[in-house]
Amino acid sequence: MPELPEVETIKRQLEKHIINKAIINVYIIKSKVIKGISPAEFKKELIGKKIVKLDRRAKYLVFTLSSGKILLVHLGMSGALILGDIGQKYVKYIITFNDGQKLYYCDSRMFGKTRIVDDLSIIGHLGPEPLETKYSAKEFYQLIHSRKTKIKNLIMDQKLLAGVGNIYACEALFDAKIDPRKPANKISYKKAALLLKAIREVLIKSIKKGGSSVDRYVNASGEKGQMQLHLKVYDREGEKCRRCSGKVKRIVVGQRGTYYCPGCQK
DNA sequence: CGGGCACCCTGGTGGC
DNA sequence: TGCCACCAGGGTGCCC
Repeated sequence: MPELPEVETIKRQLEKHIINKAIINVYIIKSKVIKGISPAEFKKELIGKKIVKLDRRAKYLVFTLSSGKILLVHLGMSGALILGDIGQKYVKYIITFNDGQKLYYCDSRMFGKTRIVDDLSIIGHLGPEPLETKYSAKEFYQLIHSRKTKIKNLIMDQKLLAGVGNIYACEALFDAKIDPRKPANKISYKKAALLLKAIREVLIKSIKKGGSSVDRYVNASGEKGQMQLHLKVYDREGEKCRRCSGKVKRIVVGQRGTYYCPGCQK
């Protein structure tokens, strides 16, 4: 499931290949993934336009078009954007560029959403980017110290911190040795600073490894990431803790499968 | 504010 | 082997 590192990986790859290329065709197979606009309108907004800029905001891809409008894509849990025809399954729409490249949007579960928007107000509720260096431990502590909710729910709340999903929340909490169920207001400043550092480090490491392919995530070339090989708790139920002699346990926190080590996360 | 839950959706899986 | 109920899961919205 694409989280910040996976979306960042796709962004960096696409950026190299589609900037300033004109869109010459859009073929829609399943318009359900395109929200708030008819298939005909969607085509009209894209054909003849160039993608002048590509950004990532949280788990969103933000394609700025030469018209000034924005193609906004959220991959949901099974969405993929793949360049080139490599026999993809679950294709929902295809964008063709003037140099012959084709960009395939694939999504088996169709939780992803594609929109054309005038501005970013639709994602204006998102919290700060965890990798934004201006974002300080002090601000992070201020955010969490008065909240009673479980720390894992908090760091996955996109309104409070943008881009962290289930995998990296579990991993960062393991690295910071914090029980995912711990009430946020019971975490000291020191621990909070440690947690923010852990979040940043795990996100950066994952970007370096090209993201985690625990489900069926693939990058813009249709290839898997490598980060799943380095995960310490996620999807390792019953396996040995890589830090203590304990065993990784799976519990449910906030209706989400949560992996942690009871031996060393307190 | 916080917790719980339903919904969106479908491939994969576990149980019978 | 075959069928089917059920689950996963990011985001959003609603209710208490």
